[in-house]
Amino acid sequence: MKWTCSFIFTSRKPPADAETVSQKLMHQAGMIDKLVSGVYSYLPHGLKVLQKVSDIIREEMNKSGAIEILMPALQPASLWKESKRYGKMGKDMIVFKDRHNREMLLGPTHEEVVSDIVRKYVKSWKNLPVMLYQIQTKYRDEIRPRFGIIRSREFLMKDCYSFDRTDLESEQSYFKMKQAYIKIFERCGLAVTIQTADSGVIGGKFSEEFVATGDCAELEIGHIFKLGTDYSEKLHIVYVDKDGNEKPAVMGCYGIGVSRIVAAIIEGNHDEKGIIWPVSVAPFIVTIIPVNMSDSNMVEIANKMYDELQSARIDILLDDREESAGVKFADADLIGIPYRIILGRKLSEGKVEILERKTKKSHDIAIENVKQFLISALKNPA
RNA sequence: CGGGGCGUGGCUCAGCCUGGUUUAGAGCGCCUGGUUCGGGACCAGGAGGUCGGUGGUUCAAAUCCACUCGCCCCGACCA
Repeated sequence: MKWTCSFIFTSRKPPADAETVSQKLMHQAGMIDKLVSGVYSYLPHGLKVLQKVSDIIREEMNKSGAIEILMPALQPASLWKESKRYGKMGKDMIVFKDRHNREMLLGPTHEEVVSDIVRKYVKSWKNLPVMLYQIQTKYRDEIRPRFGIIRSREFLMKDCYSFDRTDLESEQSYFKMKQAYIKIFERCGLAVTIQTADSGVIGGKFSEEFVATGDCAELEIGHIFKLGTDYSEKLHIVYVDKDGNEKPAVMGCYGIGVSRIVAAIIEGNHDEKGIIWPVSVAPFIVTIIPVNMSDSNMVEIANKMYDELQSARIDILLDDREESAGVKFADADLIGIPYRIILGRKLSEGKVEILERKTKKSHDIAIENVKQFLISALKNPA
């Protein structure tokens, strides 16, 4: 991406109404835009981070045997009455009537819907176990949205549901998910602690939450539950076992706040200049900064290097704006791009400077070796 | 929902207490021209707000009063 063709707007100052680091930096870096309290748009490179996090989650979910589906945000209230959870969510649930005067709601979670799907199709012990997941937008009319994206009223969540035949099998599913979660957070560069938690409205027998260890007190970024047969009994999710008897499926559910992960990563990876993205989720891996856009030779080399790295599938941002070097450096720091290639004073010697955002280590590299340097650096990122 | 704070050009804010030289300011950003070109450059010129909204008090309201809308922070709840 070339900056002049992009839609990136940074600002020097954080918005006056932001308190939390991630909230300030996401605004300043131009990743998100607030529409109303607790509701945000993702701007291009904010979306890219969200997508990279989603991809990591998707990969690890698939590896653990979960199968991706996509369920609707719009749900009938009747299903929630059936599961006896209709009143439990209280005002967090956005309920309204459609034109036929039927009570509808915007899904704050999907146990009911996924259960409805499973009970329709799963009939035999041969169909189990199964784990279904989705990455989808949730709606919760939070009492108090806060900390920007960390607690919002509309947010992206990965939710997975396991259906097993026995408690032992369910334990195994739970364990698989727990391992997948550990892997996901590790790949996102997040340090987490796992603690047993109150199951709250979701209910069930046992739950553990994954809490990011950052500056911000919030997050909780993941929560896994052993649900037992509670939902199965209320919603009649049953299968016929080998012995010919109908039995309730044993359920588990596993959530990750995808948008919240993005904020948590920033909370744990930043300095006074801005965000320090781990390579795994950075909106761009490399930025090329020609310090003087009126130097046509420099611009030409920058463009060639951009093409070369682009074709090597390195996610790159060429800062081709007519701005001073200082502005470009400050923006690169703010946005948090892991590697910065500076075309400047050493260009006459055929060299460029490559600076690592995280370690602040600088390397003078011959132009022809840039691609190789980056490829090997990315294999083993700092 | 309870408690606290705040709404003035795109952004950050001053002015409000002690209404009237304010034709409403500053910095940043933006536009034009020029000079710069390795850490948010400089010079010159320019565009842009009726002060969240409504009602009231007054000869006079951004400034006082009432109501209202919105935003942020603390608390109870959640990924």
